[in-house]
Amino acid sequence: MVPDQIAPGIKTSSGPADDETSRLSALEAADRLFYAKGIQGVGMDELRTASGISLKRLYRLFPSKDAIVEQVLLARHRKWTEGISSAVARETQPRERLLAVYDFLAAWFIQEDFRGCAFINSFGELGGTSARVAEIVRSHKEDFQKYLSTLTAEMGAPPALAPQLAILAEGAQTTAAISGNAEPARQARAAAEVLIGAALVGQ
Amino acid sequence: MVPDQIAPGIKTSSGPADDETSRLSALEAADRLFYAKGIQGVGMDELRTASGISLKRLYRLFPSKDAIVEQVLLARHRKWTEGISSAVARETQPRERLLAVYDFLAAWFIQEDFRGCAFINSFGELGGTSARVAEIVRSHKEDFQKYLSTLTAEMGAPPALAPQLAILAEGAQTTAAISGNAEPARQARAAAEVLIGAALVGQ
DNA sequence: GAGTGCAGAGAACGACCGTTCTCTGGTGAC
DNA sequence: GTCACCAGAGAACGGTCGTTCTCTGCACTC
Repeated sequence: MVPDQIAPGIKTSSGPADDETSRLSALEAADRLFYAKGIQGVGMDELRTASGISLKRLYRLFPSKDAIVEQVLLARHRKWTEGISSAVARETQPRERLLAVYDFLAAWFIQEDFRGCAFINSFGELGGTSARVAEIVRSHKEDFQKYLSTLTAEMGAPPALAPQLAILAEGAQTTAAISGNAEPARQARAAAEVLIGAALVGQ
Repeated sequence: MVPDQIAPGIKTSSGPADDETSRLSALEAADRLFYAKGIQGVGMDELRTASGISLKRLYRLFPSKDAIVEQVLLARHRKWTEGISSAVARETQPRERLLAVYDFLAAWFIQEDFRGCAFINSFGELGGTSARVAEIVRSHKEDFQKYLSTLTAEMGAPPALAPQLAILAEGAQTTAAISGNAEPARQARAAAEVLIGAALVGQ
């Protein structure tokens, strides 16, 4: 428990938003705007209006727009990881746990604001000019590959299966985004079932 | 044969570059720069320097940067279509013709300047703000899906196979771009072989 | 109540964007 | 040679970007 006692000049929780709350509001608004319009398509002024946080405060909370971009991507990575893990955790059979990934995608694709994978989008926009963005995206995708590897290993499938399943997931995301259709999630799942079946033959 | 005769004021082919030549040079330079640095990452001034074509001339050849972007994407679409078709045409067996798509990807991925699919990248950058870009990208991907459908139909495979193979190709492109590794082409090909085999069972 | 400090609003700043305009130099016609 | 024209170079323009600064008003201290 954090004591309610405060030092002079420090706002209580009933006063104006504290820094942590503002940070989260700013990142949430930035994430929504960046995802919808691209990173370069959103100015700091628009972020100020959308978040209700003054420019002065934004620049006290973050040193630059680049830093906001970085934090938004890192937060998205955590959210993605949690979403996938909890969808997988609902299943007990190794095969069903793996397929839960595609059901998670299906649920995501039908959301109204779905516009593909934010990491792929950011890489397309800034991967060629921002080493930091490229690195975050690469690391995010590497993480996903490793996660799928643990899931395939649980099943006793050969290691070659995981990258194939990852490629299906990536392809489903871009195809669904561009076509505006959620069907690729089901198509990828059906393909994954075939690949899993083939990988487990003779076991 | 076009007669060598010229009207007054029209340059011969031995003089300064004619409009068609300049158009092609401009589009080539724009394509290279846009692909490497993103569309918004390249200014008209940089395009002028890279192409050696004055701003005045660029704006006589194209009404706006948006028009250049559009023409670059349409030219890339033609080049992609030709590249895929000619790779496929080198094979005679329906199955090999289909797999040639992934060999084409493999050859592309190892090129030094490879940075993923320009259409996926453009969609990530501008799909949310430019209806025209979104439409061109969607139409490009739709074309690819249809092409795969004709190839799977040649083989007598059920229609559900084509979207799965397309998803593999899309996933391979993004995965290879982000990881900086050409391996996804081979992984996608191996997965495609399994899916094709499964689709043809009992035929 | 007077003074102090800090927060927000938004103007200002330099840099760059896409686009247009001006200037200049060279080339062709006669 | 003289003149008209046109292309290129790059300055200029209005707008927007990320970032900083100024001003104002309020809340707190003593």
